[in-house]
Amino acid sequence: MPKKMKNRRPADKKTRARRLSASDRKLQIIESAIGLFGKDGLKGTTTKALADAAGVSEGTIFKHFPTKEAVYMAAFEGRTGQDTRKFVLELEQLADKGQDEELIQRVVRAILFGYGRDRDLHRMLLYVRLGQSDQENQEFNNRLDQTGMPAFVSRYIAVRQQQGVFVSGPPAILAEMMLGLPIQLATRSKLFGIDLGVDDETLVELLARLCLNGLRKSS
Amino acid sequence: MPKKMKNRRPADKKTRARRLSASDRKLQIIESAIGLFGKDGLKGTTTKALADAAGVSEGTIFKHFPTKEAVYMAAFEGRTGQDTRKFVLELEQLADKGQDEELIQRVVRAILFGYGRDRDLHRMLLYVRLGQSDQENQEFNNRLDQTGMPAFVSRYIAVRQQQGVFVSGPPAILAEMMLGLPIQLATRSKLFGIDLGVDDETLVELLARLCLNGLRKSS
DNA sequence: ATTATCTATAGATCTATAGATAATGC
DNA sequence: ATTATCTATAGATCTATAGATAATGC
Repeated sequence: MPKKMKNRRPADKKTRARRLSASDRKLQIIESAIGLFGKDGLKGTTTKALADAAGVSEGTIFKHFPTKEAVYMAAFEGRTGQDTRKFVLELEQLADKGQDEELIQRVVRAILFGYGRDRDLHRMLLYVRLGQSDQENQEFNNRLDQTGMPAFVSRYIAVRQQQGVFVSGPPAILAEMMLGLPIQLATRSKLFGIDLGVDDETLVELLARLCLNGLRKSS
Repeated sequence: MPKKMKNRRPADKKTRARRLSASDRKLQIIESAIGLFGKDGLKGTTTKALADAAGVSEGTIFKHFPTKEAVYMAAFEGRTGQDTRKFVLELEQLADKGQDEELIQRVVRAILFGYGRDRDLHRMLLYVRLGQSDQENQEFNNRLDQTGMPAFVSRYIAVRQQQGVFVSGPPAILAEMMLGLPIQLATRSKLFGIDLGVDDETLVELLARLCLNGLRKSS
């Protein structure tokens, strides 16, 4: 390990951060914090690192948040399940028209690309999952299930079952599976950086096909 | 947060740990460390906690390992992919007899129960994944793929494809999916403690059915 | 004059080491 | 006599606070 540099050049004199309104600064701190928490987790991220990433002093961090945990919480709360609402509406329409293939492909693609785009956030969510108690995870899950994707997919599967198109089984569990499969692949590929050896669009097609094949009654 | 107890009773006088051979002590430290690393990760686990869990002093920890990271590494190396070898041999036989259903159920069951049994270890592996660079994750994965489940499942799928039973597509990716689905459900249910609302055996059946259905050509 | 920022530092850990103490096996 | 353990502590962080300094808007 490299010893800490003792004779730091006085050259990099601390330039005072541009003055922002309290609420803007909070948002900016949170935004840059997600990158750090996503990379190293709560315990692995120091308040010094948070300060540097935000371009302010440690004192400023604590002016806006009482503790490091508060930054963590704010980062995690602030970015949980935002704009799924509109997306679900689009999916409803495809569902009505019975376009299973197209619908599933969209869901899968959204997951895969979402994990790629918001890598830091999703890595942080994994850290949050690992850091929470089982009880907290359960509650967190109930909150996510309330609205959003899992509920929609569950309803969709139930309808297709009644129409005799999909296999039987508890819709909620089948939805877990239909979402879980792309999530797992996205986690490995996008969050852990494991090269699966195929490009994203091919992966989407393969995932969608496997899901749909699995859900459809084999005639 | 509770203030640190100042007046600790002299009652709980440190009882000197039973003397073990160096190699036994190392193993015992590793074993108890997995629980801590699995719960709180590398950064969230202090050397004091490692010492307490092993029932020795901090000095003793450092007598056996040069750094905390060394304990982490040893814990993670020591328990990676051990007895899959025999299990794979059993599976080979089922594969030869063309018993797809039975084979997939066994694989799924092994994953689900394995995650339940070795919860700490698998939680720790998740922490390791998150803490590693993409490059390190790739190397780690290549090492795991060399032997063991992924390679076997990949071969098995390739054979069934040639026999015209399974859908087309890169066997390695299809294997990722067939293993990834149960892994994702096991992660949520066993590692995060999310209640999926079905018992394990039902879950195994549902997972196996979806996998097999997904892989088989729909006639 | 109010609000945001920085500087300096206290106090609490946390990792790691050195040297003392106790147990084991020859 | 050798090996394992413990005690005490140094030095390095790390979190959080108090008070000084600078920018903004009235």
